[in-house]
Amino acid sequence: MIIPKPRPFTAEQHEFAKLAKAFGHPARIAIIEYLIEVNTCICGDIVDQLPLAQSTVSQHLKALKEAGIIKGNIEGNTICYCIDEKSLEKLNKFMQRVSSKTEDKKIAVNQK
Amino acid sequence: MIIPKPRPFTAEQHEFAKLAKAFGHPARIAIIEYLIEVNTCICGDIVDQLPLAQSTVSQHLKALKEAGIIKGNIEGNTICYCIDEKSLEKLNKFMQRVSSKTEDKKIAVNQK
DNA sequence: TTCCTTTATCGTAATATTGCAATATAGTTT
DNA sequence: AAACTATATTGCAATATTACGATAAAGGAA
Repeated sequence: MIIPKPRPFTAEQHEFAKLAKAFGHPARIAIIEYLIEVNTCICGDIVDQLPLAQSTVSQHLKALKEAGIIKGNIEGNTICYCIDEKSLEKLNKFMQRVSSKTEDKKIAVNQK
Repeated sequence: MIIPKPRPFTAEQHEFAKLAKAFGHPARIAIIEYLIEVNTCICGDIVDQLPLAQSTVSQHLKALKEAGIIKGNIEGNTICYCIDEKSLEKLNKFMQRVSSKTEDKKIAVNQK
């Protein structure tokens, strides 16, 4: 009897892993929180906010941009960063789905 | 004029980074989704579900356990894993807060 | 006891991440 | 043009992650 090989991970699993991974560092959480607070700001402001070198901050910004969590608009000399709401929405919905399902189970168990 | 050194990251930022990081790999997303689906299961079931070696799955389970996302109960020979709802709840609330704040901003901008 | 099953851990290799200083790039100002 | 500002990239070291096979540990079955 042949046991079917399990499928590799789904595109969805990869997608949410990528989004979550971008949140997986305190510096990037701090950047996201700051951007939410100020709505929009230039890169230099973020560098001033964090206890990290400019090059390191730039790397974290790149990671967030590649995950689709932030967007950067070039404005002359500077770059104006802001949150990409769509990705946050997506991750939020995923977390909600996951969290609500465990809630359902908990209720079901209690009603037994 | 002395510019104050920015504070290191907050405990909250570390906490959510740790939780998010645990979600930051498709295998771990798959494990979480499977555990939600079946509610509870022994470790071997998870190994069968994933295209990964037993030792690798064990590592991922350890990571999830250390992040507080799953719990493992020893039952004789086997270990019964399940989701720790509290941590999911926490991460969900965080994402909701973050996501709703960008929503607010969007509305505020539109009303200008 | 001996064998089997289940899970964790160890050792190791490959790769990725994090952080920084130094440098490059590109726009701005003078 | 030269000097300055803002950001990205490069090079590099330290560390972490991912994956696997081999092995250990601990319980159950024969």
